[in-house]
Amino acid sequence: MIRRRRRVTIADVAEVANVSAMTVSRVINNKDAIKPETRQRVMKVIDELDYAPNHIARSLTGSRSYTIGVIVVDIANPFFAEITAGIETVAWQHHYNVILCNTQEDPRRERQVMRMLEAKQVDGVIVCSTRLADDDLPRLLEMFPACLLFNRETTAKDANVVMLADAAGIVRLVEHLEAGGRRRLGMIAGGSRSHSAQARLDGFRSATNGDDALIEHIETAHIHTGFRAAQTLLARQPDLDGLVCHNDLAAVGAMQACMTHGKSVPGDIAVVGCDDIPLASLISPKLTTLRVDRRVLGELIARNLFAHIDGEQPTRRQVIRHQLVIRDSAP
Amino acid sequence: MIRRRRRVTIADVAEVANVSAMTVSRVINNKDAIKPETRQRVMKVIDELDYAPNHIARSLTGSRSYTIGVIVVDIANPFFAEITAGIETVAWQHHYNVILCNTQEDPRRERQVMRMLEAKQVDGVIVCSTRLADDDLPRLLEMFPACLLFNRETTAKDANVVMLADAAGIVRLVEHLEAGGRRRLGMIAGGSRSHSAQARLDGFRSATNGDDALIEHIETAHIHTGFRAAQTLLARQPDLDGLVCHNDLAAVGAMQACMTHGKSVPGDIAVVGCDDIPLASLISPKLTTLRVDRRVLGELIARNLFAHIDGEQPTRRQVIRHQLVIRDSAP
DNA sequence: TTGAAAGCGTTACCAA
DNA sequence: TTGGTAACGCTTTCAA
Repeated sequence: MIRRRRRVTIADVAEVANVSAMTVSRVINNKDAIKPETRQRVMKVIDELDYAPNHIARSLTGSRSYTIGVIVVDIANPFFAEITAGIETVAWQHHYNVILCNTQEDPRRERQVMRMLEAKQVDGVIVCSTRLADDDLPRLLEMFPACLLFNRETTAKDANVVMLADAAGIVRLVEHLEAGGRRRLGMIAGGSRSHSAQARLDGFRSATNGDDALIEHIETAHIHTGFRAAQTLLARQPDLDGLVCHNDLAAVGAMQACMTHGKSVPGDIAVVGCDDIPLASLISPKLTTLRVDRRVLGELIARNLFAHIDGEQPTRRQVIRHQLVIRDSAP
Repeated sequence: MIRRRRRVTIADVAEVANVSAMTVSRVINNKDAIKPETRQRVMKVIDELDYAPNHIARSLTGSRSYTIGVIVVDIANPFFAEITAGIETVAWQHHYNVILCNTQEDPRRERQVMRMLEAKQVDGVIVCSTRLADDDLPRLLEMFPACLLFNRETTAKDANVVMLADAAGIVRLVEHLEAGGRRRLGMIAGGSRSHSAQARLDGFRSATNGDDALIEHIETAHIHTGFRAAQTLLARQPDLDGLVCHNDLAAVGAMQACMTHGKSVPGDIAVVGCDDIPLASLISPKLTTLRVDRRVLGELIARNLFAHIDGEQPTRRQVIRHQLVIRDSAP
C-alpha cells in the first residue's frame, strides 16, 4: 500500500504568508499584478516551506498536463530509442514530460494505450510506425489536442505527419552506383508488410525501370537471409555489378555471399545498405549506406508537435531525406 | 493553444442512468455491493456514452496516479533501452504507465527531474546509474512512496537496490581462462569514473592476485583504444596467453592487436570481453563474453518496485549475475 | 443497496 | 492589488 507523505499545499503557504491562496497562485504563475513587497514575502515562505505546486491538481483545472505520450513499436530497437532520446530532449526544453508506451507491434495494445493516455490527459501524442488500421486511426488520434504520426499517412483531422524519404534515398543510392559505372543493378528487398520496405522497393524500381528478375525478396532482413538472397541472385544473374540491399544487415550478408562467389567488393560488384548501423563502419570493406540522424529526427518530430500544442501553425507534412554515406563497399 | 474536447463525466453517466455519481463510481470500481440490475443499467450507459474515468481526477483524490518514473542516463544506449523495455512491459501488466526521463549524465537535471516526477505524483521511481552524490540521494528518493536504484548503493530509507555482479562475472571469466590452461592473464580495464569499470577491475585483481604490470587502463573503452592498450600490454608482456577486456568493443580491438602482433586467437592467446553486444557474435573469431539479459533485468527491476508499491515485502537488495557466453575467442 | 456532502489542490471568474 | 467562491471529476465518509 502506498503511503504518500503530506505535501505542502498552496493553502499552507497562504496561511503562513498571511495572504489568500489566490495571491500565492498568482505569484507562482507570474500572473496579474502583485505588489513587489507581497511577492517577496510569498516567495520567501515558498522557499522556507519548500513548496512545489501539485501538477495533478493543476492538470485537473483543465489547462495543461505538461505531459505528452510517445508510442513506439519497440523501444529496444535502437532506431526508436534514439528518436525517443531526441523527443525527450525537446520535451524537457518545453517543460514537458514523456509517457513512453511500448506496443510490441500489437494494434490492440496500441488502442488501449491511446485510451489510457487520453484518460491521463496528455497534451499530445507522437505515434511512431503505428500498426493500426487506416480506419481506426482518425477516431483515436482525434481524442488528443495534438498529435503527430511518424512514418504513416492518415486522414485524421489536424494530425501532422513526418515521413522518411525512403524511396528517394534508394534512388540516390542507385544514382551513386550508376555514376560509379555500375550498369547491372540488383536489389535485395525487405518484408512485404513493412511500410519502409515497400517504399525502398518502389525507389529501386523507379530508378532502374526495374526488371523483376533482378529483385530478390526476404521476409526479415538479417545477415543470413541477405547471404542467401545474394547467392540466389548471383546464380540467376552472374553479371551483376551492383547490389542494393534493404538494410545494412542484409548488405553484410550479401557481401559475404559475393566473396564466397569469387567476386570482390567493390572491385567486381558494389554493395550498398541502408540505415548506417554501427556494424556498417566496423566490417571490411566498410559499407556505403544511407543514414538519417535519428536523434535530430526525434527533435524535429517533437518540435513539430509542440508547435501544434503552442498554437503555432505547424508543418502539416514533413519529409526527411537520408544522407548518403559513401564508404569502401561502393566508393 | 490547446483545446480539449469535453469529456463524458461520471455525472453524465449518472444522469442518463438515473442513479447517483456514487453508484457509477462503485460500478466502475467493483466496490461495495450493487444490485445486479443497477449495475447492468449503468454498464450499458457507460458503454453507450463511451465513458472512461478521468485519471487525473482519480489521482487527485489521493490514492494512486498509476504512473511510475524511470530515470536513465541515456535512453539511446541500448543497454538502458532494453532495460526500459522490460520495465515498461511489467508496468503495463500492472496497469501502470512510465514517465521516461533522460538525464544525459547531468546530476542537476536529475534533481529537477525528480522534483517534477514528485509533483506529478508518481507512485514510484526507478533510477538507473544515477550520477547524484551520495549525500543528495536520500532526501530526493525519500520524496517517493517507493523507489528502486539500479547499480548504485544508497543509505536512503526504504530504497531497494538491484546490482549487477560485475566483479563476480570477471572472476568467472578468469576461472574459465584458467580452466582452459591459460596461465598468464592480462586485463584491459575501463574508465576510472565508472562504477562497473571499478568493479570489473576489482574482480580481476581478486581472481589473479593481480600484478599491476599486467593491467592496462583505457578511459573510454572502444575498438581503437582496446587495440592500442593490447599493443602496449603485449610489448610489455610478450608471454601473455589470456586477455580480459573491460567490454566487447575493447576486446575486438585487442583481438586485432594480437593478430597484428603475430599471435593467433585463441591459439596463442585467448581474449574475452563483457556485455555481449551484437558485434560479439558477428566477428571472427566469435567473442567469449559475459551477458545479462537486459530485458529480463528490466522486468525484475520493475517487479521489485511493484512489490514495494503493492505493499509486499520486497527484496531490499538483489544481485544479478552475468551469464558466461563461451564462443571461439576463448573456448 | 443507494445517495448527499465534503474534500483532493489548483485556477478562473467576479467582486472589493 | 487582493480575496471569495465556484468549478475541475472523482472518491471517501456518513447517513438513509
